[in-house]
Amino acid sequence: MPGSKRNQLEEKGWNVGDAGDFLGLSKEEEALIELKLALSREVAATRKASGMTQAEVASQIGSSQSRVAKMEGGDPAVSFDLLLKTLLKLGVDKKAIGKKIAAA
Amino acid sequence: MPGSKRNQLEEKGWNVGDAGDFLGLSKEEEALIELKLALSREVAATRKASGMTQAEVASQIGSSQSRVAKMEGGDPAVSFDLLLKTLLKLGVDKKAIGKKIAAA
DNA sequence: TGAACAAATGTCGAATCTGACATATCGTGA
DNA sequence: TCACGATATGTCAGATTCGACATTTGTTCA
Repeated sequence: MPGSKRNQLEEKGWNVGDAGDFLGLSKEEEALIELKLALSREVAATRKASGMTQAEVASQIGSSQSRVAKMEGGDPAVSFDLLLKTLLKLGVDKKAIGKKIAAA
Repeated sequence: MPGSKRNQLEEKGWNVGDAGDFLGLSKEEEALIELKLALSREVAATRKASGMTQAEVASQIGSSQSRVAKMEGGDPAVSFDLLLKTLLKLGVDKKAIGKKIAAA
């Protein structure tokens, strides 16, 4: 992983490996982050395609605008549970979610 | 959803809809549970295929035997985050996970 | 410019999930 | 039957994530 990408992730708050590990993420850590970011992008893309604001999505899923912003921004303190719950409520079906994950 | 299936889920601790909602889960609630159960089964299947015990898996992923049992048993108080982290550490790749989700 | 709306960021107490541990139950070979 | 290894269940304090709210940072348009 290039240092530039690493820095982008660390700036976002991702805990990239143990302290002192300057050589990169383990394969699984990297895959987990990629998966989460893929779902984040899917939330943003789905919302924009439907013409809704973050506040409207928040109301639809029973959450708040700030949390939707964190979801879309790839905040590490957002769970897969919340991302999946959100996508399903926005009408994205399991098949589409699975494809995104497989391709991430 | 047949009452028998509902009861099975409720016995496992799933909060199946609001109190007084006897007509079934919303599509999204149902999909979310199906997704989680699909990953639960995948953890169990992967472990068994590799011939490991739950305690060995627990040690490999930095958790405990009881939590692995809960994962495999489909305990609702197990997060997608933990299930996905576990599958990746067991060597299941994103593509395989995505396929399971798409087919769930 | 500056109002007005959308999105991003930071914080907080409450709710949820965690690993760990104790214990119970199951399966199976002696 | 009994012992023993594997799995299931229950509980708890600590960690993580939650929705909510306040505030800041764009962006657009009159």
